[in-house]
Formats: sequence, C-alpha cells, structure tokens
Amino acid sequence: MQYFVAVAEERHFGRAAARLGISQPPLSRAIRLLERRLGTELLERTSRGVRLTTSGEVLLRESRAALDAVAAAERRTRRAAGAEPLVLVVKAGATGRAIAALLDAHASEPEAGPVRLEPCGVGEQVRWLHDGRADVAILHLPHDEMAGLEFVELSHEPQVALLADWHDHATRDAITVAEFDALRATLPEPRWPGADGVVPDGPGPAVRDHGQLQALVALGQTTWLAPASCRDVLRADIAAVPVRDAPPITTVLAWPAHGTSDAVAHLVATAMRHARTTRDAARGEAADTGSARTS
Amino acid sequence: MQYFVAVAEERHFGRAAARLGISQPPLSRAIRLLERRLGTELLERTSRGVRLTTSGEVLLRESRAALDAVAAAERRTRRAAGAEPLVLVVKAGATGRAIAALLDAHASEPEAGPVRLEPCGVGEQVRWLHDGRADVAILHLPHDEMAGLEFVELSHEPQVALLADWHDHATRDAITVAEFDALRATLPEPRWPGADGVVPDGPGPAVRDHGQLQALVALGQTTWLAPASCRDVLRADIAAVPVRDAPPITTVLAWPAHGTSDAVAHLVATAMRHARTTRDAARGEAADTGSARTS
DNA sequence: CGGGCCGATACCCGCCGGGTATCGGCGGCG
DNA sequence: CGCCGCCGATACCCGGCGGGTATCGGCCCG
Repeated sequence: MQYFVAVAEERHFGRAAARLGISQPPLSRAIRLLERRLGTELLERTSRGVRLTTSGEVLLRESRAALDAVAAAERRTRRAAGAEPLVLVVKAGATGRAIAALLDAHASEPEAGPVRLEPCGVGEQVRWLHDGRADVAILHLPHDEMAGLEFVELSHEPQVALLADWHDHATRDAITVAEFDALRATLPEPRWPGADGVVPDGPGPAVRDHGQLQALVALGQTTWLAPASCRDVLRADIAAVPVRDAPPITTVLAWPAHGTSDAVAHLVATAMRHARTTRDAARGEAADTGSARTS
Repeated sequence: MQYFVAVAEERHFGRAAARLGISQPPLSRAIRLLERRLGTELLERTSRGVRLTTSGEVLLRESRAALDAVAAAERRTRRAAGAEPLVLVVKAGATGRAIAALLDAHASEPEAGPVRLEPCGVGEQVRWLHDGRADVAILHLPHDEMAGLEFVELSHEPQVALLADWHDHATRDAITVAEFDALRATLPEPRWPGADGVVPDGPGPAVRDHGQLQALVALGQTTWLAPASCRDVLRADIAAVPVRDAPPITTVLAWPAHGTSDAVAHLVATAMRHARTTRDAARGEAADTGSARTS
C-alpha cells in the first residue's frame, strides 16, 4: 500500500522507487501483484507516466487512511512504552495565552501527567492526530477538518483583520466582511504550502509561516483574518481591526475518535472544567457548552 | 499486528495460533519481534497464559483501527473495481418504511447508482462502516457510537415502550421513564451478544435478534424501548406505548469521515433533500437541520 | 513429586521481496 | 522519416524472513 501511494502521488514509477529507496522493477512487480490480488487495474500506464483509474482513486484515499492508522499505532505504542508525555500539537505561532492558561490548569491537577507542546505547520495538526505524531490538538473551527475526531469547545471569539498600523482602516473600530474582501482584492493572494508541503506557483508572495505573513502585513502587502486572541502574538506594527459580520472562530481541543487513553481523557476533562469556569467568569452565564462532542 | 490482536484477544498463544491457522512457535517469534521493534514489553507472560501491559492495551486499540482501515481499503477498492452497488447497512429488523421512502427517492434520481441493502446484527453497523463492508449506514442516536463518522440527520422520533398487548400498561396513552424502569426491574435483563459475538452468561434469556426479542416481549418476559417508527415492523400481539420523558431517537445516515466517494455524496445529498421535504411536509416548518455534520 | 500445560528455543526449508541487466513501445526532435 | 531517449515490463538471481516440526524449561495442580 505504501508503494501504491508513492506511485499514485508521483505518477511515475521511477520517482516513486527513488522516494521509497528501492529500485524500479520490484516496484512495478509489487503494483502488478496488488492489481492481481484486488482483481482490477489501479493504474493506467502511458508512455509518459501513469494515471489513476477510478478504483485507483478509491485505493489511494483508503490507503492513506490505513497507512496513517498503522503509523499511529506504532507511534502511540512507542510513546506509551517510554512513559512519554502526551503530545499536544498547536499551529505554530498561534499559541495564545488561553492555551498557556489551560496547560497551567492541567498542570495543577493532582494526577495530571506531563504534556509536551509541539508546534506544526499551518493546518497540519489534523494530520498529526491521524498518524499518531500527536495525541491531542488545538484546532480552530470552521477552518480545520474535524472528520474522524472528537472535540470539546474551549472558546468562541470574533475575527479581526490584520492590517499595517499605518493603513487607512487601522484606526477604525470595526470593518465589515465586504470591506475586508474589497481590501484583499487589491492585494495579491499569498501562497501557502499545500498538503504536500510544496508552495504552488502564482503571482502572490510565498509564505511559509505566521512570521513571514506578519512581515507582509506590516509592509502593507497583504491582509489576513485571524481570531481576536492573536493580538497576544502580534508584532507592534500590526493593527487588529474587528470584522463585525465575520463568523466567529471556535477554538477546540480535539483528539482521535477511535479510542481514548486515560491521559487524554484526563486532559479533556480538565479542559472542559477550565473552559466552563473561564466562560462563567467572563460572562457570569450558565455554561451552555463544554460537553464533549463526537464528530 | 493481526497476530498481536489475536493473541491479545485470546490471551493465549496456542488458541491465537489456531485461530490464525498457523502453529504456535512462529507466532511467539512474531510477537517477540514486534516487541523488539517497538522497544517494549507488550505482553506479560504467565504460566497460565498471557496478560496485556499498558503499552499492549494501546497497541491493541490502535491495531484494531488500523486493521479495519486496511480491510476497508481492500473491500472498497474491490467494490469500486466491479462497479458494484453502494452498500447500505441497517440494523436487522429495523427497516421501517422511512428507509424505503428514502431509497425510493434515491432511485428516482436521474444519476443515482444502485444501492444494495444489507442487514446486520444489532449495533454492528459502525463496525461495517469502519472495516469497509458497508459504505453508508442507518444509525440511531444516541445509541450508536458516531466516532469517526460523518452523518446527516434524517428524522427525530419519540421512544415507545414495547409490551405484551395484554399488559396492564398496554392500553395507556403514555408512560414515564420511571414507570418503564420500574417495570423492567421486575423482569430479567435479556442477554445480547457482545462485540465479539458471544452471549455473556447471566440469568436473563439469551437474545440474538429482534425477532427473538419480540417473542419474549409478547410473552411478557421482557420489555424494551424503541423508536416510534418500529410500529411498522411489530407483531400484532405487541403494544407500543409512548414514553413521555424518554429522550428522542435521531435516525441518521452515516458514512466514514475520511473521504467520500461520489456515489456516497450523491446518496447523502438526496437524503438531505428528502429529509427536508418530508419534515416540511410533516410540520410546515422551515428545516432547521439537514446539513451534514462532521462528527 | 510427577505429569501436563504453556510459552520459548533450535533448526530447517521454501518463497517472497529485493537487486541488476535488458527489452518493448511511444514521443519528440533533428 | 528515422533515431534517440524516456518509461514501464520482463528475465533472472539471491538472501532473509515467515512458515513448519521437534524439543526444552518453568509453573501449577493433583
């Protein structure tokens, strides 16, 4: 399956073989064998490379999930063996003080195990959960794909637009989504790395992390929507202007759905209590969320 | 991993080997090798058998998920190859006319592919989705475990208590949960097969499907809660009495979260339209659900 | 104290998965 | 129009891994 995924992604036997560290003939044979076993053509061989058939598409999708599951099994068992800390993965550069408060709350629990905080690329957290590099993650709805995850809501916050502090709108109390879109339409779209880690071609500036993005914002070369709490980590020369009618961002603590270790359950329970108390403190309302949702 | 799961479940190398169709020594070696590779003790060997260590528990949980994913990859690819119909799995004996209506609606769509309806044991649907025996399932919240699935709500319905028609309560308009519990407390609990397909020991009658359950109910030997639409499939000598304060049952159409084929997407879209129109017809309200939820 | 159960070890074999060398077919370019 | 180069398939060889049988060592129980 690993072999098939490599060929399907590279669309080329030679490159796939190189990536796998084997030579091309055994790879060809392995794929042929797989096709025999499944009783179907997975690839359409052309003289310039390879194309996926319909069943090939299905197998690619399913294989990725399966390989992730196998990798997760190995990683999680290894961590359990070494009594290593839970791994909590967060978007690099998006670690507000709310997360610090949650970790403090957890650390002050009597039976809490240690937690290791791990940063990752933008949007990579879900992958980390699925392939076992992380046990639990901080995600932001509606941006992240919650498929196959359970989660508990930590907080809701409005979105702000990030602008250079000398920008016309920078001193306003709030703007609208329409104004934000109009503003962004005048600027080239920054290009983020895709799921494969490679930055697509295009006119805009290439951006790899939040630091580079902030540099562009400060130069007036782009603008961006972010949850309000990002003010904690903003450069001084960037203004954050509330966007009145943008949908709110929900920060959630998420973990893989297919079974939960005691350590994860404990952290989640703490997070639910913590979210409830901070929300009560902030508004004095009865908590209406804070229960785990299966997604 | 398959080997490890077998040993972990049997708690006995000899029986596990028999189940796997190999002899015991290679199995021992394979597990030892796995322990070396992961750098940890997975099993505690005693002279009477085998016990799981903490990391063993982790690996068992993760391995089950991984093996299901692999099996699913094979089955789904095979089905895609043969241009076979979508498999829709339902609880055996729980096929109300609502499902028939949904299938009719789908069949009358211009581009709808064929759908094969497959019955399964009680509570087995989720497993079928995870290991690829089914593409899509009818489930009932809050009974079924939605972890790792996406779903769309089809209908909500109150619960009814199933009683023999000669029972004292059988002619009442409604009863309460408290009354139902009191009633059930006087009767032995029927024993259902567990996840492993084996019926646990105990005092109550052993029950394997809804037919046997109905026979017991009609004899006054047990009682049961069910969604109201089960009246469609009830024997004539069983009364269904509404339970006023029981939580409503939500019927959902669910599918694996990690990626959706066109055929599944099409069925889901039809189901959403269908649910909305039937709900509108029933109540004349604006539809407040019907959007796919990622769980 | 002895027998039987259970997992581990020793040892052998066949085949699967890897390697190199080479072929066949198709596109593109001179 | 024909040749060259790229790409996947085939042929053939080898080593190691995964399977088998025979047997051992330790523990519980009678």
